[in-house]
Amino acid sequence: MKKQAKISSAVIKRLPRYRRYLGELQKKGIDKISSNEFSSLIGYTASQIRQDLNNFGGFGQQGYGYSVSGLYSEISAILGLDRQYKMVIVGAGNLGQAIANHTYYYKAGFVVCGIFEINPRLIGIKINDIEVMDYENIVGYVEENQIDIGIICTTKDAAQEVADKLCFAGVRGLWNFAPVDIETPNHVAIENVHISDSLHSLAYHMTGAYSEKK
Amino acid sequence: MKKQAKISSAVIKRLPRYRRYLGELQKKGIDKISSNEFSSLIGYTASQIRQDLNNFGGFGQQGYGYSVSGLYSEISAILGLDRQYKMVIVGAGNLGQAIANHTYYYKAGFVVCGIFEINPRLIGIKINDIEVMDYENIVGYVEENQIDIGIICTTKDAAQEVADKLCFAGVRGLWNFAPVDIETPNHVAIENVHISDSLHSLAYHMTGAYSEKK
DNA sequence: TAGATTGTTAATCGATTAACAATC
DNA sequence: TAGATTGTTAATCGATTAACAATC
Repeated sequence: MKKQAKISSAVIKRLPRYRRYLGELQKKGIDKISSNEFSSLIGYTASQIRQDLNNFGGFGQQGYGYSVSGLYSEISAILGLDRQYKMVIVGAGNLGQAIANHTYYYKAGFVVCGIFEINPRLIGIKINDIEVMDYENIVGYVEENQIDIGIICTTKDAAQEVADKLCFAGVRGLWNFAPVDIETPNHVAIENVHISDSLHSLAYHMTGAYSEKK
Repeated sequence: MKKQAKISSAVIKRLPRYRRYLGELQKKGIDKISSNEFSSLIGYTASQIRQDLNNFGGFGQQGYGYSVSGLYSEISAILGLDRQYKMVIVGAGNLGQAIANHTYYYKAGFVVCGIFEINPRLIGIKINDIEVMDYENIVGYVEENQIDIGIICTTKDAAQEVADKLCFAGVRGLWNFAPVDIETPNHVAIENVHISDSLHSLAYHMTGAYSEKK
């Protein structure tokens, strides 16, 4: 990694996509790609690809291109996917359960250590071998187990309060699925997902398509 | 709605957020807001708010501001949320089940009519009163019931094939949760969600925060 | 009417694309 | 070496912000 100026968030949002495509190429046994070939595959211009990557360093080789596996690991490292993250889920409803069951995350270095609930009927059960614990005890648990990330799967009314508690307990990032914009202190990263916003965009584009056709 | 030039996707992506905040204001019984007040609430500049809204028409009143409920319904109409959408889910795994259980969508005009699966152990069960049917029969079902949207909750390997079948059967939009970029014909809208991309962005920002602190 | 606030045009800023020299 | 392709600077394009005239 070179300097470390301020990388624009547009660039950051493209990185996981680069990585995804590189992962596929790697699986296919392709070990070299030029920015031009990559462009026609991923749909960004070759210029943008080179520009994006050069924010972090010169990963290519003139006259040759980029090493697929090399670039894959560079981007993984940039994103911080070369380490493990310990996570807790708050809210054992459908969404919390779905995430707990999503074992992909485990492979990728994101380990769900526990799930917290207020509903006593759910406390004590296991979901995908992960224990559902009493929300009352969350602060102590996060502190003792050095949890990195809190995943918020509560109602929107509870979300900010849960976030505050998690920040207080020492998480370094929050992944929020409640339909509100959570605020965190500066040292805690936050990603607000807003799944239904994307459904609304979809509806917009369907309407557009519809009214165009008349 | 005024002209209908080409609205940039940056604007479209802000609309659901405007709507969300307006919904909250409405619940609080606030019936009037100026672009300045709205700005400090939602975090966009007042100028941007006015600029965005004027892509679609003059919804405000000079010297007064915007009617909260008026703007809420205008934006809902622009997004196409003033009608009903019939949806099917493909894939009755954790994610498919979570979405089927998410009754919020029903209230908002998005009705899940059926779930389709290939796993015979799941076919025939009900999830939140919605029948899990054999994937074999999906084309006929979509045609007969005039399904608008297909929700793809399959593995990434099956996703494009499922998408093609849904497009063939006549859906007008696809909401894809599989970690690939699905392609559709021009008349079918597509929204690729890529939940784990957002987890990767989170990891990036946590790493940044970490290395800054040293 | 005077004050407030929109709608809209103009200025700025940032991000994308094009071009090309460096170099493998 | 010649050809290919990167890294990087310069040009363009689009999106955001500022300013202000229109008007409720």
